[in-house]
Amino acid sequence: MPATTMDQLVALCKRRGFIFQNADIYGGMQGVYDYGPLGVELKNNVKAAWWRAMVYERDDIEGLDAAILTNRKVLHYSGHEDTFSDPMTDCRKCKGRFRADHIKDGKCPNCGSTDLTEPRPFNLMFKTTVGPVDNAENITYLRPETAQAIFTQFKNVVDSTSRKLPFGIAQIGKSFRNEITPRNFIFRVREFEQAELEYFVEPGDDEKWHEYWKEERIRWWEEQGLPREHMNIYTTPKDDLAHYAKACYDIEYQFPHGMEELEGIANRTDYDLGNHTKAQEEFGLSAKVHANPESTQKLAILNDEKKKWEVPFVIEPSMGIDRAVLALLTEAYTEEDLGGGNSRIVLKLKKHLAPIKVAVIPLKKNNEQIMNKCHEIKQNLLKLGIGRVALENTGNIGKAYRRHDEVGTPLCITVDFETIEQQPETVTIRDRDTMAQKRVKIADLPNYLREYFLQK
RNA sequence: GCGGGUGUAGCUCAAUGGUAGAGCAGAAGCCUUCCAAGCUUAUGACGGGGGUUCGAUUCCCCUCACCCGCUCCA
Repeated sequence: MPATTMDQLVALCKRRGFIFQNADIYGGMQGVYDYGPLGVELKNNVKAAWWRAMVYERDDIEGLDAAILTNRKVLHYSGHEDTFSDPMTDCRKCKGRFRADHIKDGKCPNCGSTDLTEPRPFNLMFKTTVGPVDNAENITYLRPETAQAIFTQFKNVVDSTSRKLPFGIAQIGKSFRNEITPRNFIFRVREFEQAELEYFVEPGDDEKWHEYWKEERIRWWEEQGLPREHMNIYTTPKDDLAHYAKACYDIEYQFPHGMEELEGIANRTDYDLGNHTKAQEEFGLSAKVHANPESTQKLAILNDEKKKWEVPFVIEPSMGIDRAVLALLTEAYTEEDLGGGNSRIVLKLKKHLAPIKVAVIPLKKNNEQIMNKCHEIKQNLLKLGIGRVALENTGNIGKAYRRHDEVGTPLCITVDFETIEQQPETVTIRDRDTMAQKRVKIADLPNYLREYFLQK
């Protein structure tokens, strides 16, 4: 039973140090959140899982980590300067605000009134100036998506890695959008992190690869713990597509606030490379592009069979890391009735995502021998490289278990009097989901844990 | 940005035109035995600013943030 309200998640995230409101002590900052001690672990684990699936476990994808700041021309020729400043119109009667291109026949889509303001521009990109002189010459933007650097570095990656089609470039990083209304905790925020793959294919093969990546990405989400029945695949209607896309699937998830997008898988055609390449007229581009007299490079690949330079098509699976974190928390959040008026909250995260992998717990914290043994075990477990190992010293075993249930720690190792009084030395290992315990020799712990965390 | 709502310790809730009280959590300590036990101690809040008033957490205005709807889409 996943979390049913956003409030439950917000409360847990604050209480246990996953996610905080940014600038909390000054009243906050709308649509900006900070990841706390456990949040950063969870988020890093999500990113690592994506990177592993995209870059390490395939042989057709390279990684990239590009800058957030870039030459303004990138966002000019990408089309963002034009399309990310939506003209908006207000209805004076019902006070609604609508995109000007959504107004039909000069009537308010909400109340039908014709008493509308003139369209006014709303820039969705964060503008800034580069260099100490603050003038119009120096304007650029924080990137609204990570994708553009993949296109502008396309030739450098191809030249340095000898890639042939099909192949992809993967990137994880921050993007920024001046959302009109940030809302729903970390679902829609102004500073967010994306994991984007741009997968370059032969023109004509694009639809086949679009289907491939849809299936591949659904499978990945299932591996992270989202059941298929809590997801929905939404096919964007043609008139609702982003400016760059020919077709788009959304992988949606049943969030507490509704079925909403987790990841978009777009067929961006040859639009982006076509816009950024020089000598556009040589390639017979399929997308409508802006004339580009400024680019210095041909962003194309030689097709050996056809003896022809081609601009590849692009399939783009693009997910929001923050949304992934929210979905995984939603899905993992479980309240269990233990009977006798007792209940517990458990985060049933997959073990590779859990912020803390193992908690080492003393049965009594006022016993020096037990505490020393706990420290020793923790130091030894750290050497395994399985992730974060916590030493819990509340001195109350029940509280310690509940605390680690709430943050999703898969295993708790407890040092008790038997540990220090009997040979060979043993500890108990308690499973988060079943609460079952077993006794294991301390000497066997490394192998036991290594094996446990290797399994999916 | 518009309309509606909310804002008192980390959480849940209380009281009051005379500057706030509790439970739980957290911290320190006592306790030899496994799922939020008990006892002791210390700590902790009226979102922010302005006004009215002798005095504001309480009344008024502004602002900030969050929630619901419109809109946005990773």
